[in-house]
Amino acid sequence: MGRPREFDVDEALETAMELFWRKGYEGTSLTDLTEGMGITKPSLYGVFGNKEGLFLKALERYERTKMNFFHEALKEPKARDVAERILRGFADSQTAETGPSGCLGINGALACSEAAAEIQKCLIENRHRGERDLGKRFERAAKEDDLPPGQEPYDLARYIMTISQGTAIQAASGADRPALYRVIDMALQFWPVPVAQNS
Amino acid sequence: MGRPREFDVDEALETAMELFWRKGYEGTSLTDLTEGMGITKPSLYGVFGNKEGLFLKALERYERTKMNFFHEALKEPKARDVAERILRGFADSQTAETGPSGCLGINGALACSEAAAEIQKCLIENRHRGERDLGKRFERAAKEDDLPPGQEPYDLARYIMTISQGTAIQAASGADRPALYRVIDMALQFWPVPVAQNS
DNA sequence: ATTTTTTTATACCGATCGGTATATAATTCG
DNA sequence: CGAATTATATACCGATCGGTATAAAAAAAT
Repeated sequence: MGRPREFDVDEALETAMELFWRKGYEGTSLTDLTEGMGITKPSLYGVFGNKEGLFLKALERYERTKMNFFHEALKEPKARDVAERILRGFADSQTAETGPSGCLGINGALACSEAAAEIQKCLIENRHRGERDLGKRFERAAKEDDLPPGQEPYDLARYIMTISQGTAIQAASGADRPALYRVIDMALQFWPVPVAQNS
Repeated sequence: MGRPREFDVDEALETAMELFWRKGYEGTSLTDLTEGMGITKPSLYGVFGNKEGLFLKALERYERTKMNFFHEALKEPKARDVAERILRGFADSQTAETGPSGCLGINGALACSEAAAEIQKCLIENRHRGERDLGKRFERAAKEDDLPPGQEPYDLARYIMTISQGTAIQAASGADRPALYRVIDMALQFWPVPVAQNS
C-alpha cells in the first residue's frame, strides 16, 4: 500500500557503493550520492536511514558481491591454494574495469575526522575479521602438516593480508592487474609448490 | 623589521604534519590546524599560503625527517640490504610511538573528493617516484649480479613498495612493530641471505 | 469517492567548511 | 618621536556539509 517507490533500491545501493569506494566515506557528499543514485535526500533517508547507515549497507553489499571469493578461497583443500586464491581475488577486485580501483574497506576511511571515527573503527574490525578467519584456516592447515615447517598460522595470515592491502594501494595508484600478479608471484615464491603426491 | 612572529614555524609545521598524518588532508580542518598549531588563521595563511600549501610543506617535512632512511638505504652496497633497510625503515616510521600510525603519503589522501584531487595526484606521484628510485637501484644491482637470477628490477621494486604500503595499512589498523617485522621476515624469505664471500 | 499510507519534491535548518577584510599591536627605521 | 612594516586578533564571507519539516503526489483500503 501507499505510493510505490520509483527507484530500484539495489541499483541505488550499487551506485552508492561505487561512490564510497572511489571517494571514501567523507569524500562522498550527500549531493554526490543523491545525484549519482538519481534520488532525493528524503528518499535516501527514508530507505537507508542516514549517510552512515547507507555506507554500512554499501559495505555489506561490497562484502557480499566483491569479497565473496574470500570465503570461497578458505574452502580450498590446500593452504597454498587458499593463499593464492585470496591474493589473486583481491588483485582482481582491485583492478576490475567495471568498478573503482583499490578496496572499499581501505579507501572508505583510512584516515579521517572524528565525524567518521565510527566508520573507521568498523572498517578496521572488518580487516581484523578477515585476517582472523584466514589465521584460523591456516591453523587447521598447520595441524594437517599443510604449512611450510615452523610457520606460525596467524603470522602467515597477516603476511597474506599485508600483501593484499599493499596491492590495494598499488591499484589505487594506477597499477594494473598483470603488475599485481607479478607481485603476488614473488610473494608466493617462498612457499614451495607441492610436488605431485602419491596416495 | 615589523612585528616579530610569535610562534616557531618549524614547530607549527611539525604539528600540522602530525595532524595531516593522523586525519588525512580532508579530515583535518583549519580549526584542527589552528588550534593544534596554536596560531590564528591569518597567521597560518600569512606563512603557509593556504591549506594546500601547508599540506605540501608538511609533506616535504615528512619526507625530509621521516623518510630520510629511504635514500640512505639506496646507498647500501648489496641490494638485499637496500630492500631490508627500506622495509624495516617504513615499519619503524609507521609504528613510532612519538607519531601517528601509518604513513602520511597514504593516509593523506587515498580516496577523497574532487576538492583534494590535486593533493591525491601529488601523493600518487610521490609513491611512483620512490618506486622508480628503488627500481633504478635494483637495475644497477642486476648489472652487478646482485639480484636473484632472472629477477626484473622494477618488479622487485614494486614488490618491496607493495609490502611497505601493506604494512602502512596494518600499522593504521593497530599492528605493532614486531608483527610488521615478522611480515618483513617472510617477505624476504625468497631472497636468500648471501653466504660469506671470500675476496 | 474518501481516507489512509507511503514516497516524492521543494525548501529550509544550524553547523562547519576554507578563506579573508579590517583593525590593532608590536617591532625597526628614520 | 613618528612613519613604515609586519603579525596578530576579531569578525565576517559565501559555499557546502549532513539532515529535516512540510506538503504535494500516487497508490491501496474502505
